[in-house]
Amino acid sequence: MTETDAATPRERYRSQVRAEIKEHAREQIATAGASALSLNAIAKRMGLSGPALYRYYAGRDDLITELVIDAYRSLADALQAASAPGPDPAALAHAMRRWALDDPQRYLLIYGTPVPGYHAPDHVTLIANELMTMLLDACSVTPPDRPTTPLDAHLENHRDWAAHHPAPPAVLHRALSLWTRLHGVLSLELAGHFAGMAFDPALLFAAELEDLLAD
Amino acid sequence: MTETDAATPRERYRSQVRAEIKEHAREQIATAGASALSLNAIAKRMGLSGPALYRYYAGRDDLITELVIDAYRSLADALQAASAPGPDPAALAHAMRRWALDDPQRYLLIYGTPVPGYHAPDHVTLIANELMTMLLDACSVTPPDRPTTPLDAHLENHRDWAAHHPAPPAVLHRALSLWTRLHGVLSLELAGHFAGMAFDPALLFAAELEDLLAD
DNA sequence: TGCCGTTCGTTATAAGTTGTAACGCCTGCA
DNA sequence: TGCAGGCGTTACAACTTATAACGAACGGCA
Repeated sequence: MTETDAATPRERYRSQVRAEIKEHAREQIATAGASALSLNAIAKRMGLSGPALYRYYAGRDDLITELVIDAYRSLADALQAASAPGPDPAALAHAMRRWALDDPQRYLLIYGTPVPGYHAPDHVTLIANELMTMLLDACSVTPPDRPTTPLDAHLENHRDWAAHHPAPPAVLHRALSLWTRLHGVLSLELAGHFAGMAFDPALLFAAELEDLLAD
Repeated sequence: MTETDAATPRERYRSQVRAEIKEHAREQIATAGASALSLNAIAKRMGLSGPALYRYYAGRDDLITELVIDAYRSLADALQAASAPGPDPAALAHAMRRWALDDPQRYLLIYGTPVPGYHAPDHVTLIANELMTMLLDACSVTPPDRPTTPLDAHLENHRDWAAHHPAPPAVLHRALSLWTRLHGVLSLELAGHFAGMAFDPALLFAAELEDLLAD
């Protein structure tokens, strides 16, 4: 998935084992969450002893980091595919929602509670920028038609994160709202905080989206 | 804080030690997150040996559960205080934001990524209902004046979670939006996803709130 | 005042975890 | 065919949560 098939047999074998390790890690995370990831358990399931894994990953953090990068890459691909027919904020939002519900722990791996000490490597911020660009592209069609808000004025002077993008402040505003509303519904839903409430989160999601695009 | 001062000296001593354990746990969580909570470390800092703590808490989960309940209680109190002058959704929202920023890990303890296997005890759902009631009370003033949405219609038939509350569907809708928008901005902010973006999340938060109350 | 039981804190132990070190095999390259 | 490097192993260290068993201290009660 990430490693290209290499020239030498050794490297090919190595990347194959790395992929297999990640596969086991993914399914373990999907069922028990990232905090329950155990290198020992993965090793046992692969029929080899604990320390063997350290030939392939420097440690737990290294493995998780690569899973995070894979998750980002997968999300970026999904959103890219959704934007293929043309930029459309609603299509983008629904694609992201589908992607999250398809594997909740993978979503939480990216947007869930972070480990306080952990700092993301550059790869991650690069893909995050890519996601932001797609979001801005989608929000650039049908730009909002409403009076300037205080946030718009603020974003006029604090748009470093979109310096490369020609979108006007109102579009930046809309992109941020889309992102946070999406995440607001999604993360509470995935965390089970709607559990006993018996309403359909998809409709709340749709309502938030429609309200955003109605301006 | 939670235990009442008891009759016998033994019980008084016991509740005092329990409180001291929680105090250490709280500050440990505040700096390193809930996943890094170590009973051994707490014991050492209190000058006693590891297994001694098991006289006071059945285990790690038991301690965390009590911290979660305390956090809910603290949040409920903060929102109660904010609602004292009279129901006001904006005041409630800002109180919740202040409470979260005051101790991010405490907020994440409640609304962060949950452990897949874990199931909250009844106390928690009771306080959660209390929070929901305050939210509905606040949203009941200045009810939204807008045409009925599909979500409104859906909530008409799926309002078990607000069965005891007389609020109309549009108010339920607004309460849900307030909650999810609040959490959307807050959790991304606390997770550091706005890190390199250099805009002020407080203004985004204010804009989301104003948009919600403008209808 | 003295006794006696409950509770507390201890050490020892079990079963985990991550991660390092040292050793041998086996592969694949020259 | 030889040999160097990668690979997997066992052994070990330093952690963690959690239980068991023992001794001491404390408090209620006669």
